[in-house]
Amino acid sequence: MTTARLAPATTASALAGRLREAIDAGRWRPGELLRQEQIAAEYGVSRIPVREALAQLQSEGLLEVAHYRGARVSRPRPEEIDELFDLRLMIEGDLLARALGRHDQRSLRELKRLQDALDDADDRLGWIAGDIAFHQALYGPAQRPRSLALFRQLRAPIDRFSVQALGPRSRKQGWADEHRQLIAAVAAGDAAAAGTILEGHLQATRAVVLAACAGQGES
Amino acid sequence: MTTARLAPATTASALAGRLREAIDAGRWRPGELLRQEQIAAEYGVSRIPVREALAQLQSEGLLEVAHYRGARVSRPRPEEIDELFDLRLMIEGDLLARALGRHDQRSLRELKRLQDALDDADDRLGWIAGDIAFHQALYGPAQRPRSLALFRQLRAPIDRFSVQALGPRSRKQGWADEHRQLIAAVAAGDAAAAGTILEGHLQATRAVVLAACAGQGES
DNA sequence: CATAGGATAATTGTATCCGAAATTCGGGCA
DNA sequence: TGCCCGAATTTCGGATACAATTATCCTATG
Repeated sequence: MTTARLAPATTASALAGRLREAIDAGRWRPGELLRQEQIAAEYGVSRIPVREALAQLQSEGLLEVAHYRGARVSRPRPEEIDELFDLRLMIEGDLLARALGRHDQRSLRELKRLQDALDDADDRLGWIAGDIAFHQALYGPAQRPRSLALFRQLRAPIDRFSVQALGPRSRKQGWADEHRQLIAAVAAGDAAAAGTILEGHLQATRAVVLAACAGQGES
Repeated sequence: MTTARLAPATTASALAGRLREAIDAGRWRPGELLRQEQIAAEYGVSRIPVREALAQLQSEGLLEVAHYRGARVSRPRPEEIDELFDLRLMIEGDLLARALGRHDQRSLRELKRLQDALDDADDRLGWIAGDIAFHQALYGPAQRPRSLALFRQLRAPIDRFSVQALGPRSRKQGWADEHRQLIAAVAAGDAAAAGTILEGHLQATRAVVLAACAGQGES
């Protein structure tokens, strides 16, 4: 029950989703140009929906588009990554605190179910999607639509690097442990513990992402 | 030195700016449909840039767009307005704190200049633009591009209501006083005072905007 | 008389085509 | 040999034309 695809989604929005996955998967290196014509041919559509999808991804911060000069995958500087995590700490901390008293048996079961699904996720992209779903369910009871949208927005430019951290010597288990600790703290209604765990969770992720970002090379 | 219009701006982005102003000015009532054809004719362009501008404004939260069903001015519920102000308090507070030690003679002079210009602003839209410029200059030294972008994004859905508060019995003077107090606190390097003044500034604005939003009527 | 059904009109989404800007490549010149 | 300048090519932004979807209104029927 992520976002119930009731609307069949227009070509442009569907394409935006496919492109987001492709970027997360490393289909284009940061700085590499995304040719409208090429994408249009690849997905069998015209350039119009391609342009709209690119504009969407630009507004999400995944692409940098220059006038008449094409779109390229953004290469966030480490300071920007740092800033994004600072913002996430603020906003997600607030969301978690507000959600805490509003969780019930049902929402807690849902959290456990999502985490179990996350353990079974085999491909990296599926894991990212599942992680987003988990955190959305965690923050959902706060009833803060704008903050939740911001949470998604702040993750978008980051997830591309998180994917790389899901390799062989994965942090997957560590993240899973922290998720379960979060569930326990929420179930116990322990705000302080939940906040501390979330902060540790995000700080650990920050380190991993910064490393992946730095290892990305220059050119 | 707001955002130096070096790029001549594409038709779509220029149109997005015009439409944003038009929405702030109340050209469309909340809930009212924005017809692509009509806008295209009105501004003498085709529907393509209109669509891109509408998508942009949607991503800014000013419009709600449904597939094949048109775009309409969003009518934020009071709880959402409240949420937006809570987020602004967090983010702008953080920005101000980080900017505090980095202001110098030049940036302070610039702030005074911007505030003087604000006093002379006669039309309401110009005042909003000037207020945004002032706060951008206030937060600029923090060197936090993402947070600054968020600041703009969080204001966008709100400013439409602030404009209404600039009427006859205006809060303009109160805002100007608070701005000058902010400058003084920043010049003195008094973080606590600056934070307090900013919070009061935003809380006062919140009350005004909530009133304007409520007075908007239902249908 | 109210309501369900369908034809028609209005509006959005997408494809194709054209002009504009930029990159690239080749030639002239110091 | 190296640099600068200009034309051809590539690619992008916008306009026009067509297809898909939704809204409206009229009619027929209970």
